[in-house]
Amino acid sequence: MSRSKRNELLEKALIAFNRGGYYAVGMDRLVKETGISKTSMYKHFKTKEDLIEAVLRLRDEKFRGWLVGRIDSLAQDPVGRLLAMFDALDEWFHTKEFRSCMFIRASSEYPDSNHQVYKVSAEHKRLILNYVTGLAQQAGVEDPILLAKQLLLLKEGAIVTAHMLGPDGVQHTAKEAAKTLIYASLKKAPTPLAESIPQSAPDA
Amino acid sequence: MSRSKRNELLEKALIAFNRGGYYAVGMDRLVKETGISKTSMYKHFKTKEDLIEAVLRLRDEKFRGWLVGRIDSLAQDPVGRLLAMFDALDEWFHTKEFRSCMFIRASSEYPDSNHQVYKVSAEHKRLILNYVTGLAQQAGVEDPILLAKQLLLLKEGAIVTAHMLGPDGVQHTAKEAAKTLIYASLKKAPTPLAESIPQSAPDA
DNA sequence: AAAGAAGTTGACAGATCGGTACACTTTCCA
DNA sequence: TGGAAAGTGTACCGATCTGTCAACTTCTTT
Repeated sequence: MSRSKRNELLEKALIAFNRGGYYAVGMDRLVKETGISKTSMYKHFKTKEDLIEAVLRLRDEKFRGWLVGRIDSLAQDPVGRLLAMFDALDEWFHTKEFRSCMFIRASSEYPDSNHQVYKVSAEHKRLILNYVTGLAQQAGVEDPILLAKQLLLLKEGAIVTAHMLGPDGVQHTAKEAAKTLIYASLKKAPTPLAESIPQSAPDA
Repeated sequence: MSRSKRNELLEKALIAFNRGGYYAVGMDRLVKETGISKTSMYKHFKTKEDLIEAVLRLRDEKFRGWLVGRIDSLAQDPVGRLLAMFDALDEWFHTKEFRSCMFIRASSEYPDSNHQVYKVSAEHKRLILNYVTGLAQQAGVEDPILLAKQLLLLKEGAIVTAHMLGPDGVQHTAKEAAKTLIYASLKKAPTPLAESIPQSAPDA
């Protein structure tokens, strides 16, 4: 399969799986929605689950690329970037394609921790945590590892809540919480960076 | 179907769906794992999805009953109860049956918001939010609705993270964040209840 | 232009899917 | 005790599932 054909398959399969779910969308439906023959698919992917794994890897690459780039363009300082993550997420929540996180869903449909689909999903989350930990370290907070994990909880909670209860207000709720946590962690931080933070509460 | 037989079916179906997923576990597998004939199942549930809905309703009842009861036994004051929610969740995270939340998974496998399975899942989350809002109101925080939503984000994030990255440490991360949020909200609260909080930071 | 690579089409295999039907067995109750 | 209710077991239906195959078409490269 040419690289462009393979990429086209993965892009279109990603859309189909996001819309309908991994189990619910079968190979015949994929043929219809991608316009690529089943024989071609099986030339490049040994099984349907191999295809799903490749789709998740593509999604990981695209999502993390988008998230980091979007955050970088929304804010320039580390603290600003930690908060900007929730602004970026909010943009995603309000797209019409938004249906929770493909990795949360993959680990839901494939809950067995020995399964490759689950492992790829878990790896995605670890990579995001690493990135946020880096921002937290740059921000000079007292416990960047703890803060990063907490912000990740807010992020995952925001995703699930936006999908199950609707996206409106989720960004505000999460961002206010993030501010409080970051502020609290900065107040205790021993580094000079913290001195740039006003001694008042976070903005209302 | 007698009430006891129906309940037995729902209990065993709940276990099967939790372990393997709603789509992945078919009716023939359910027959094997519940010991109840397919004819009996279809006497009481028009479709497989009706059965799934009933399973989710049972799970909602059991889980919320357990959560409220567990929280009540872990703490007596509203602030303590808000924090105790994360201790209760941690117990659940470390059970061998834990595989994320059945409602998160249901809304993942049935992402269409018009679908009944999705609706039952969303309703479950609203009921939990209502309960936590009640605790936050009793706690006398400045903005109980916002705090409750934030604690819900932490709760949902904790569930997803415990499933995808393992349960260890999640309770601590979430509870510390909850303490910070509650403390910050109490410091601003105009009610006399807040005066019982020491003017120092939350416990380390 | 020709050969090889890549892809398509349609049929197929074997399995599984949700759901139904029917003959039978077991349980319950008057 | 007997009839009704409830449940079981098995076969079956039509549809769909993943995956394979063969004959063919299209594209690419030499």
